[in-house]
Amino acid sequence: MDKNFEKFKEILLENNYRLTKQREEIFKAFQQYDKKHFNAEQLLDILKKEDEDIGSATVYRNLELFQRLGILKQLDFNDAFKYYELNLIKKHHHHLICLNCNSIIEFNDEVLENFEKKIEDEYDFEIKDHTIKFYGICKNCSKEES
Amino acid sequence: MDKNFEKFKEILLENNYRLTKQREEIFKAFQQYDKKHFNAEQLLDILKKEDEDIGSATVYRNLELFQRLGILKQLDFNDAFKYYELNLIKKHHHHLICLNCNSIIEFNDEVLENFEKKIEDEYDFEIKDHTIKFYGICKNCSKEES
DNA sequence: ATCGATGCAAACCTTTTGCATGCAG
DNA sequence: CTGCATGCAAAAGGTTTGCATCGAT
Repeated sequence: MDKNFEKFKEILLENNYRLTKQREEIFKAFQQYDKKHFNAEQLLDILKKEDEDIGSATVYRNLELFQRLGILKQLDFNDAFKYYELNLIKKHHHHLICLNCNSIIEFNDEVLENFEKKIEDEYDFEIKDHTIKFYGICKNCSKEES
Repeated sequence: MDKNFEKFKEILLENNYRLTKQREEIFKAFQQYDKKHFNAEQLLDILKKEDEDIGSATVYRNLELFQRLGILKQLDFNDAFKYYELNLIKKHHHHLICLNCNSIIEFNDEVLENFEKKIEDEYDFEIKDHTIKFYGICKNCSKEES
């Protein structure tokens, strides 16, 4: 039924990592919440609220592990924290970050993929990944300001 | 003669900040070196080598200030450090980051600027700035690997 | 002479690590 | 049972801050 979870389990076991209660809970937290990106602190809060009080060292260690295994993707929003989002099924996407309310809107676009090829040829640089962020003022905030 | 420096001085004074020896030295370090981005530690090293031994608190405080005043631009390359580059004259540009040797190649392209307009319309989001990074393998590293 | 800027050291804050204990396979 | 995973507390590591002193205006 839950394909993501099956995939998660599979990746762990294939790489000889154990499926522990803590790893399960961390993964489920990413699946359950609307909010798409968490840092370690936010994740610890969520887990605590669900009476899954997991040590912070465990959370940090597993966020790092999950990222290495491709289960999570690490994001960076220019603050002090490392953020992570689920990476199992999501389409490649990017972020619009509101400078006023800090909300984050996801978008994706194919034009960019073509652009990538151009860069590869021009600079003889083999692109493996990219990060694209637009900073600005979102719809809601521009209404409030006016 | 030195338009950048004049501009720098102007910005400080306009905003009622004092032109100190330390601020001058920090600014000059950004102007003098080929390497385009520094973090605080690298900057402190450079200053020390030039017998301009400035306290690290001063460097951190001024990097932050210069960024607020638009003299520097803060960059983020997904490591523990904050990087800064001069922002007074440079054309808008982006970065190719080699995953192997960590070298950073700058590029700029106009296609992207058009793409931006499309995003603005589609998402009703007023773009103020953007950050675009491509991660991959640079020319030199792909030679060595083969 | 005044008040912002500096330098030192201590504090901060997120993340990492060492080590004894626990538990998945 | 074995050895990887966890949890605690301590350490690390970059950055920030308090406070006395310095120096730009």
